[in-house]
Amino acid sequence: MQQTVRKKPQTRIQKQNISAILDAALEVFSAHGFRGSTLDQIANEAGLSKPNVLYYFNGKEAIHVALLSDLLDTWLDPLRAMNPNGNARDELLAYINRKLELSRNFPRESRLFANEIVQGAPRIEEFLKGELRILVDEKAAVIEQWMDAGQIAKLDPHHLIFSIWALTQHYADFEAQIRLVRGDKIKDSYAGAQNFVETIFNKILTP
Amino acid sequence: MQQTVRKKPQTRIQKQNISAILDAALEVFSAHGFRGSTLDQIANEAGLSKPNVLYYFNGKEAIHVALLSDLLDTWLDPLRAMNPNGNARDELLAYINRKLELSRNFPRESRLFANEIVQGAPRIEEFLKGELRILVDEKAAVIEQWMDAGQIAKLDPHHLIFSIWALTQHYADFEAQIRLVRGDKIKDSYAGAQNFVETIFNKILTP
DNA sequence: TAAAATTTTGACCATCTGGTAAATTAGAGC
DNA sequence: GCTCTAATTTACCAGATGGTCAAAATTTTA
Repeated sequence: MQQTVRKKPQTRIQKQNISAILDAALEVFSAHGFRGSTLDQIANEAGLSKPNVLYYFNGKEAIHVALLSDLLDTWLDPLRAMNPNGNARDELLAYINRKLELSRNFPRESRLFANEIVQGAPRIEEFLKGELRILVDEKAAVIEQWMDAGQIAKLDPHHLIFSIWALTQHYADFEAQIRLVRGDKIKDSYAGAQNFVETIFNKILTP
Repeated sequence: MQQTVRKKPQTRIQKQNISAILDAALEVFSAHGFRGSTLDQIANEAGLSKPNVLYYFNGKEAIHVALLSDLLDTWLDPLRAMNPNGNARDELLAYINRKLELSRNFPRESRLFANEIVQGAPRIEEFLKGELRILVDEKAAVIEQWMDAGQIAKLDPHHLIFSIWALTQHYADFEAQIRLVRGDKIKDSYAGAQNFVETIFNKILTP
């Protein structure tokens, strides 16, 4: 037996193929959702045959799980990195920039996540109401302290976090809409985005 | 022949079944996306047999198209209703509130739309780069005039519109995330939303 | 280089799914 | 009630899709 959960990612050929499969799966799943994707598409994109793909993963679901696990692990990092002892405005703006960078550099991962959530988050429910919730509550408390200390404007800290998610992820998740509405008038969706987002959050946070 | 495009939505039983099918399809498509939904699910939800559903619509695609057509038609209304001759801040805040109401009252429609766009908007490309784009450009010009007249802060008008979409739709499209992260601590996702969104846009628009 | 282990393939399945056709039943108008 | 149309069901089908298995090919190891 091989598959998914292995102690050591042994051979060079295994490492290479598993990574090819995961990359292909990310491409396909993020563009069509779980049910909209087929093993044939993934195999094709990875340059392997379907049975060969199934030699490395126990099934379609297993590939999806592997992808999400990898993703969720790093998805919390930007928020986690917010330092309670730092300056409120600096920390929040730095967090916003990290999130925006994530959207810019990993739009497929963002859309994979978005697909899951729009469809009710059936496969990541535990993550959302577990790890994420704990972290969010913790950081919301920090933000609230900053507000109480008068460092930034008083707002609902949870809604503030949600608004950061909404605005930063929008550029990755709804990229198709932005691209089509803006047409050729824009080269890079993120061109004005950083400047805009930073500007408005500066205003929002000012007491 | 019957089907989709008919002059008169004739009989009482037709009206009733077509509307039942569309409602069922909205429920199913918005929760699983186009490819993730099956005719059996829709038929079941509508309380009809699959062949019976196909008696009223030419196919799965036709149901989806009918649903989107209905939706797109009304989706522009809130933006269209923005009056160029009105007061800038009042008009924008009213628009924001209309969008938020739409998310609150028609979350399934919002998610149907979101599903489409996250997956690259293959079926509504023409709408996005046609009607929507024209309207957006027109309203962006209006907003720019308001800015030039000093009524509101100077910002990129297109990004401002995108930010309104992002924030208002977030509450419908990512409802699962908000619900799970907030847990039982919140009854209604929209409870604090309106207040929060109105507050921050007031700040954003202040010169 | 020969044996052992790993990787890949080709040929298949079973199931699901969108869709069809003919026969049956229910309704409306007279 | 009778006739004509509308609505519904039953029994299918063809293709797609996730997955299996044993044999063949390739790589690694001794």
